[in-house]
Amino acid sequence: MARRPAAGEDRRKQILEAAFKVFAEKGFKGATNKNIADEAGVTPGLIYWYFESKEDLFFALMEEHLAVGAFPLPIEQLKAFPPEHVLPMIAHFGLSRLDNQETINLFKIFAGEAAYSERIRAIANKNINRLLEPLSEYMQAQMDQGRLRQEDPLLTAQTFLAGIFASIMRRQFLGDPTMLEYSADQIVTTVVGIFLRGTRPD
Amino acid sequence: MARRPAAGEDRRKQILEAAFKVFAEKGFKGATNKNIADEAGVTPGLIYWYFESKEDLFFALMEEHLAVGAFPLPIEQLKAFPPEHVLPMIAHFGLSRLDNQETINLFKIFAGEAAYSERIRAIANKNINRLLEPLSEYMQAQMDQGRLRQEDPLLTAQTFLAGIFASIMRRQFLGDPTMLEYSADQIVTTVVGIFLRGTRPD
Amino acid sequence: MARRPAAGEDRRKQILEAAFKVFAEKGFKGATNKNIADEAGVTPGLIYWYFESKEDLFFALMEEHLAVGAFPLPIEQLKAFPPEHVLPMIAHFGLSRLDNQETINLFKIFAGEAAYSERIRAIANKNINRLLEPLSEYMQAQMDQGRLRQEDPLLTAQTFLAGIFASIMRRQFLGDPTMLEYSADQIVTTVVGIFLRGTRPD
Amino acid sequence: MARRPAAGEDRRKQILEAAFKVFAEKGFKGATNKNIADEAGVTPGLIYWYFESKEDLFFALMEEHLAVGAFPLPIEQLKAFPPEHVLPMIAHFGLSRLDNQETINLFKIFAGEAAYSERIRAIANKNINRLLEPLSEYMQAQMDQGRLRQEDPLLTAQTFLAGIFASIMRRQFLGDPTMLEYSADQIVTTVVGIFLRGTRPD
DNA sequence: CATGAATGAGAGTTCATTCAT
DNA sequence: AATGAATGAACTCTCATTCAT
Repeated sequence: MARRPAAGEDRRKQILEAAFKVFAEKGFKGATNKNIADEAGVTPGLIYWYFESKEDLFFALMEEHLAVGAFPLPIEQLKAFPPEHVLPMIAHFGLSRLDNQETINLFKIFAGEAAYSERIRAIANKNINRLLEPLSEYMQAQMDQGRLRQEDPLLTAQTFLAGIFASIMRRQFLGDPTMLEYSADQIVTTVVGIFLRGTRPD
Repeated sequence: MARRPAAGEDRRKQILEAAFKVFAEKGFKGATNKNIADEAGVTPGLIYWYFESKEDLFFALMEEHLAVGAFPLPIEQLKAFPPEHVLPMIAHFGLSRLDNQETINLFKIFAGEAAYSERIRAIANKNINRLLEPLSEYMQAQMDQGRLRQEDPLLTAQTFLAGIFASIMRRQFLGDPTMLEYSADQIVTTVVGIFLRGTRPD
Repeated sequence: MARRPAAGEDRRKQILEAAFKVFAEKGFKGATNKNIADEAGVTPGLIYWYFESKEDLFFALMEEHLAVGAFPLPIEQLKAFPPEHVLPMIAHFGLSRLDNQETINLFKIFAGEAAYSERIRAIANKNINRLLEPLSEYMQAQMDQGRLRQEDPLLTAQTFLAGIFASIMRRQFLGDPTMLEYSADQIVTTVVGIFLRGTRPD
Repeated sequence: MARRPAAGEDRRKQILEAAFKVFAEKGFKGATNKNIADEAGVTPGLIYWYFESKEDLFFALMEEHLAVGAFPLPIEQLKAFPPEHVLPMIAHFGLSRLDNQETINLFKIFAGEAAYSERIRAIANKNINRLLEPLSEYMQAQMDQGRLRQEDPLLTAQTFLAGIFASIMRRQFLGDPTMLEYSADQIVTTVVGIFLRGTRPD
């Protein structure tokens, strides 16, 4: 903290990173500009050179971090492969991807603010749909090819993700000790197993 | 302003109810004692007649509301009935029970504070387990009777609840419009259907 | 605390006594009506049945306690006796009289409020003079009889009392440990000794 | 209101001075941050830029003022001179030194808080001893040289100071009008006279 | 760019006082 | 007489924000 920055360092980025950390720890209201400034090694006043307000900083943060959050799986190409191969992969990918501090922090911030901010909810929904829609499209394609039962593809996709997501949430966000006893493999095997059998065509 | 209350008015309850509403709307930090007092039709000072502090009020609230939240299904008696009958019932029951403002508010408060308060997380985990454990017990019993595949019963129960819960959350908490297009019946049919087929013994 | 009083108990007195104790411990500002009420075993509201305000209670207290504080020595009769007999007696009397909790409490209250209240200062001065004037009169009489040097009798009396009083103050009010090592006898002997020799006629 | 300060204005000192004045007038509890801020010409919030709390400000004040209060007489060198010369000097010095507003204010603050604060009493005792100990040492030296009667030197020193101090207190702190009729010279002459004769070796 | 100092609005809390019962 | 409940004013303290330097 309070270190002198090397010349040319990007203060804006420094502040954003500090804010990210502090918001995740204390929430928007719980974090003070001083907390953030201390973490960034600058003074609170400087925040106002780069951002209009605390709120502005907060949403700048959201945009930064969510720009990266686009669904990274090439769904179009995956359509050729059967759910038995694709879904475990996605599950593992999700489980490992969400297992890092940055994502947890992002999720914490969302959870903390979504309840009170329409704007945050809108961003959350947009991002959930960025995940659900391609997956739903994949499900649809599999149904069309007779590899999955005919069901509502969106509900199907959501059911799949919910099973994975619930485990992550209880492990990472709620820190429930009983959930930490399971290995990622065990979770994926069970959850994906139920899903695959449950959506197998008759 | 300075009205004297009619006899029999339970101010403590009034304050608790007002606090519940305001905390759900704005979160613990976002809610001010004045907000709560205004909502309750009293003065902020009166809060301190009934509660030691804002925090005390908050946790008194939690206790009040969670005392009621015990799992209401007579699991022991349900063990005799097969999953095909029991699980849709539980799903419907859960869906209808959680589809009211009170529960949503409670959830909002939890979501808003869990990220920053170990104490809230502990309460949340305890309550989740109050739901999961009996259900897990039911699953175990069904597995023993050969009505369900042998799987980890806790993960199985969690997977079931996650499917239902995800829908509720997206409808009620995130207010996603696409999720509101589905009827409760449709959600239950799809989610429970996948689960039942997915856990049927070979 | 909070005990039920026997019927006929004098609540007013109860409150006054409680207030005396609490004011001495915490000062006028530091004491709350609730503190006093608790100590008296009544509710704060009742104070207003017997007193107009906290301030009124405070001054009622002062009057009660100071009414008793009149100089108790029959100066007129003492005039016949020489300082060598009278002054040690007065010193011992003062030292022992001021060595009880009530007097200490009274002094604490005075010290605490005199700085900020003209009214308290006036009471204090009146009481000091109730002590000094008869003593001064005695000194004058002794000077007239040639038993003491001719000096200003008031300054003489004050000098005498100051020596005694300083010891008491440091022991009882300031609680200085070095002062507690001396016995009352030692203090009286030394202080009165100096005074007597110092005021002996040539 | 919102004036920006001219460069070089030392706000911390301004606040300390204002606090000194206000605390002396109203006591610690009686003084509000607003009182102090108004007196200093700043806003109450600024106090917290320079001090951690009202209490912190109070004790910072004490330290500031007491640092200066060290006994200023070169006792070692005075030992060569007889009490007849030294004591009147000390008395005059004390009388004039304590006869200013700053010292009176300091004394008021002490008197007002000592009754209720162990910490203040400790400071008070330390400062009294800073005065008494060197004087006691001087007395001892004089007794050793046969210039004063053999008595307990600390009690002797205290008796001397008490005579002077009582006058000051009644004049400055209690504002007793009868005491204001005496000149400083008259007081010194009488009190020191009694003391010197009273401690003269036989 | 960056800071330290300053503001002002408002937060949680306390408490003397009031008053219906 | 006595209480419990209620008020409202004031208090200490925090903090987003501003701005001269």
